[in-house]
Amino acid sequence: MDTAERFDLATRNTAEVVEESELEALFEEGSPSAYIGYAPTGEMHIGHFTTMRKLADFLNAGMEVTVLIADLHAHLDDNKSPFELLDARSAYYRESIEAMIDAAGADADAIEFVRGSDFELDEEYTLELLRMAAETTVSRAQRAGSEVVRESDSPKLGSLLYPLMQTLDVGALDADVAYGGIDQRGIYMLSREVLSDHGGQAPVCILAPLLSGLSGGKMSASDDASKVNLTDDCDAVVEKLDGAYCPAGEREDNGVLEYLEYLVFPVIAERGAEFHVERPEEYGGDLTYDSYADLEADFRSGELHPADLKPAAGAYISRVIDPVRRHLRERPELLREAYPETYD
RNA sequence: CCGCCCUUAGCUCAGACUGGUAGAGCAGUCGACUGUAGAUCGACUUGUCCCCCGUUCAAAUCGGGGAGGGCGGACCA
Repeated sequence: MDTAERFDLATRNTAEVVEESELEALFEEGSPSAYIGYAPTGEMHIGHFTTMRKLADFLNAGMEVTVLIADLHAHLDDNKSPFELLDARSAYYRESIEAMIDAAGADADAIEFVRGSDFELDEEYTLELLRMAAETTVSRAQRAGSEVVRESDSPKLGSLLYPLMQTLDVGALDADVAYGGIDQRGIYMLSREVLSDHGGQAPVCILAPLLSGLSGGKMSASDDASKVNLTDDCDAVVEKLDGAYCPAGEREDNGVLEYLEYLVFPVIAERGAEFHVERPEEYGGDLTYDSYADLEADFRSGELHPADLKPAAGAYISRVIDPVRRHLRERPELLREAYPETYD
């Protein structure tokens, strides 16, 4: 595979790359390393799943991939995870992420897993954190984390340490590429600005689009109807899709289309399969698509109606998450221990 | 260490001065209308009024104590 192909693979289906020329240079030189961090807070959902698909692209492009389970960040962000639950939630996240990577068509064994508290308490790291804290203004740290850290009328100091630590993580993991959702942009721009003064080098940032929620607007972790959970059974998935915001012919804010584009089609393409839509004879009979572009074209023209698309989308999404769902059901203690209030 | 303010529905808050066991907006649920959803109408649901003790026939409301949160002052050899 030549450099251009590797570049295309690594950057397809992304929202932004900062800077493309730097990424090209990295591919010219050899095998760049990439990392993505997940703070083990609430239950994982389909939004997480869509970012996993990219890790398969990275591996196929000959990159080294590290997944960081950022346990301390989970606690630092407004106590989203209580300190006592960090072990259980880290275990649950790691298992779920491995299952998602496998389900997305990549090899989880090829990915290195690291837990934040394993290195973020090292003396060297801590000292650098304090030096950075001395140099960074409160407003700069707030701005960097504003899209990531939970808003509060009484923000804790931890919310300001959060972006600084994420910046040091890039250096500590020796990552050439920082991968994350576009909401991470503010933090990684801070990283590019200051990391070279703290023992690292500015990362190339590959930023994934944030998917719309099923109820219109942004997907909300706290709104159950706006997202598909990994543990939702097939009926629940179909029901959520049936209730989804999905104006005929419109792509804007259309979570149904986005799930198909960023999750379903990449995965079925990996398997060489097609997307089949059942449709009553009165509206023209069944349809089959082998690319998302064709499906979107039909949807925009009005040929493909939401009422026919939704049940098909629900069934395919359910099929994609099925291996993950089964894995979590075989190990019920993972969820029970990570979320004792919900699963006792 | 001292002082002041806040705590009522899932969320944002009103009600407290002048006691009669609670309201609005948003959210949510359900119908109608669209071959989906949304929008729009129509209907509906929701509460240890932070906790304890006291006064009273009666306390979200008054008095005392406590908890949690916020703000300010003081201290700065």
